[in-house]
Amino acid sequence: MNIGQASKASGVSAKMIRYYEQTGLIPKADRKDSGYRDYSPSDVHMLRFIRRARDLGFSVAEINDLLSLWRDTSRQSADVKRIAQAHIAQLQERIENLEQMAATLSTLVDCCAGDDRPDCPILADLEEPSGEQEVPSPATAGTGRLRHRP
Amino acid sequence: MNIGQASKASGVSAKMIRYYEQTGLIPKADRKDSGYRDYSPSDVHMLRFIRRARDLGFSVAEINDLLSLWRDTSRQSADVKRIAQAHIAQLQERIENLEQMAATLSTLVDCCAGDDRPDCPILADLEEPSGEQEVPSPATAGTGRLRHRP
DNA sequence: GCTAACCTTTCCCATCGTTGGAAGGTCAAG
DNA sequence: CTTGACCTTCCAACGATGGGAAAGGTTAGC
Repeated sequence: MNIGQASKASGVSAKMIRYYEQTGLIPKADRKDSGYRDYSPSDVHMLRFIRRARDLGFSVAEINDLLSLWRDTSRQSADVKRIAQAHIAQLQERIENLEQMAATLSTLVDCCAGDDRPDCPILADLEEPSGEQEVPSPATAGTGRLRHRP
Repeated sequence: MNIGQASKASGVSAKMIRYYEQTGLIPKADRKDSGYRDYSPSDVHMLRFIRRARDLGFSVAEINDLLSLWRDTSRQSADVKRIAQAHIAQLQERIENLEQMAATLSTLVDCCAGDDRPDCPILADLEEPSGEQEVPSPATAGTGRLRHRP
């Protein structure tokens, strides 16, 4: 099975499959005489595992942990549960940060007349934060300051 | 005022101040004879504006828009309101994605005994997604697939 | 067998916001 | 004058992904 077919079958782009191999997340694929990478159905299986975990928001590092457990037939259910729970906590922390941001912005928007007047309460608040409805701490604020993808 | 003092006063790291200048988000700073950048209180004011907007989750591109409006004394309150509202919508979309992820994971965790048995429902679900409690679409899933900072 | 269309390979570059370091110049206190 | 804290520029890295070039492999139709 060529990389393109494995890609379609797994939902992971060919680029990313090579990247995952390069960074050691997945083992080096077999090669055909032509030099083409050759994938088995079980490779595709693993790729779909990765894809699904990415969709659930796991980082590649976390997926590495999950894959070790997945491959380890003597793994303990408790280990997986622990990883998943930690991830849920992470997700909820991020959700709270985002909700805090949205709440602050909503407050500002509600105060904003939205008319033609040049004095806008939103800008005023950005200049001088009012009710110290401040986003958490500078440290944890970084966690909430997410990348925006255009 | 040196860059270090401006940094402390604004909460923006010196590195980032230089970066913002380099990318044109803020104008080039005045220089002292020594070549050191020289900041005025109003520069610090602008930096704090930026810092606060970052904390509220605005991207640098969005901050650019806000800064233009901020500097433009004939700006319309409505413009700012529109940007803020769009941003709130963005935040809420991301929150929903994260909540969907957390819900799926919670379901899995609840099904997981967490004992020593090696058959873990979480891993099983990652292998073969069950109830199609699938995270949105591949396209929008990208929006939810956020960067993790270690 | 030839050609066109498509696939794969490796390699490099870009993104976004941020941090780190190296090599060297400046400043203020001792 | 020396020392240490600061500043300068430049270069690289992170994580996950996409884009593209140049070169070679595979396959279908003629």
